[in-house]
Amino acid sequence: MKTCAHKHTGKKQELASLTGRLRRESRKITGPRAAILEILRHYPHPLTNKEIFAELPKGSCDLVTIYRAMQMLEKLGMVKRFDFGDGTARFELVGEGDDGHHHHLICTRCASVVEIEECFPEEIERRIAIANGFTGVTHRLEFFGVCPDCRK
Amino acid sequence: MKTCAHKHTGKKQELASLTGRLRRESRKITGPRAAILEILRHYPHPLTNKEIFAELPKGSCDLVTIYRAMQMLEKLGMVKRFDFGDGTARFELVGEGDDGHHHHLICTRCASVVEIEECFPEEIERRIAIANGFTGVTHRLEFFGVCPDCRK
DNA sequence: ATTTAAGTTGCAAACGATTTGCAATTAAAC
DNA sequence: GTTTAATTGCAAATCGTTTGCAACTTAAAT
Ligand SMILES: [Mn+2]
Ligand SMILES: [Mn+2]
Ligand SMILES: [Zn+2]
Ligand SMILES: [Zn+2]
Repeated sequence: MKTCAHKHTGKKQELASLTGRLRRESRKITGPRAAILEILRHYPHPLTNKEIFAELPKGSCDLVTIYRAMQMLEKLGMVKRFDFGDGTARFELVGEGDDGHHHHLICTRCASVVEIEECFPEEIERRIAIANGFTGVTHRLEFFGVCPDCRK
Repeated sequence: MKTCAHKHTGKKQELASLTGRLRRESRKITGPRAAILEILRHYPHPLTNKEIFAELPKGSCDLVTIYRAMQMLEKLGMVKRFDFGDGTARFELVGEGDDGHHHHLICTRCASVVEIEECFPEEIERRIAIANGFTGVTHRLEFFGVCPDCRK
């Protein structure tokens, strides 16, 4: 039933492996970038740019630099962008070779996030693609509900 | 396999039925509102506020009025808001009694939209909810791919 | 038909997230 | 150390959306 190849049980990526990926793309390892990667490495859930900014030692880098870093990391496939529908992008580090495709369950009261292993069933997606003549079909999917804590 | 109660085969709603719903909520039937509903009534797909604005006889109503109208219609459950991940809200008229829950297949090249009958399987969603102690779980789901026309 | 009170509108301004221009700075290669 | 391309910070611009407010309607009450 698990159709996502994504593993949430994987260990944190080494910082060296991350900087290596950058170097290979002739991107510079700067203070701000190392700091950003360090934050992402330690968080299991998608973070907004503002959240990353808040975690960073204050004054260590501008918010705009984070926006630019995330754009670049996304283009290199090192982070995956998620959209929880609140108008703010969230980013999660992606392992080498992984495309990062997976989903979340979000509490509509406290915004807590649970990583979900399940994915939309492949056969159904395939059927939808064929029925409409579409190719390269994928999906964006997030779950919403009330978490145990908020269910007072 | 169809778990969505939503029917895309339903006929257009009568304008009278729509204005009736407004009246019941002590909302006024104004020129701009009638015009907006008239547009929505004739479109089978989600429309952005700007698209509605463009369809409207120019000068007949301000863009802000459309924003306010959609907020109000959403609150009354008369339209459903959709998010295609491009940072712009889209709205679709919802039938009486229907909650409007359904999904779309969107072409990433030309942005054409196909209404989808399939929904995320209930048993799996139920399992996700239970496994994490969440209640009232629902989902947001959209499909993306390349349509037949764009597959040059 | 006139009055009235609540609901609505347009316009300008405010917003929040994200992007862009540009000159000053810096990492990495020579 | 010099050179060069990449990066940064800061200010300003964009874009979708919301808000304040005074003028204006709709629909109900006289
Ligand atoms: Mn995740
Ligand atoms: Mn639809
Ligand atoms: Zn999936
Ligand atoms: Zn569904």
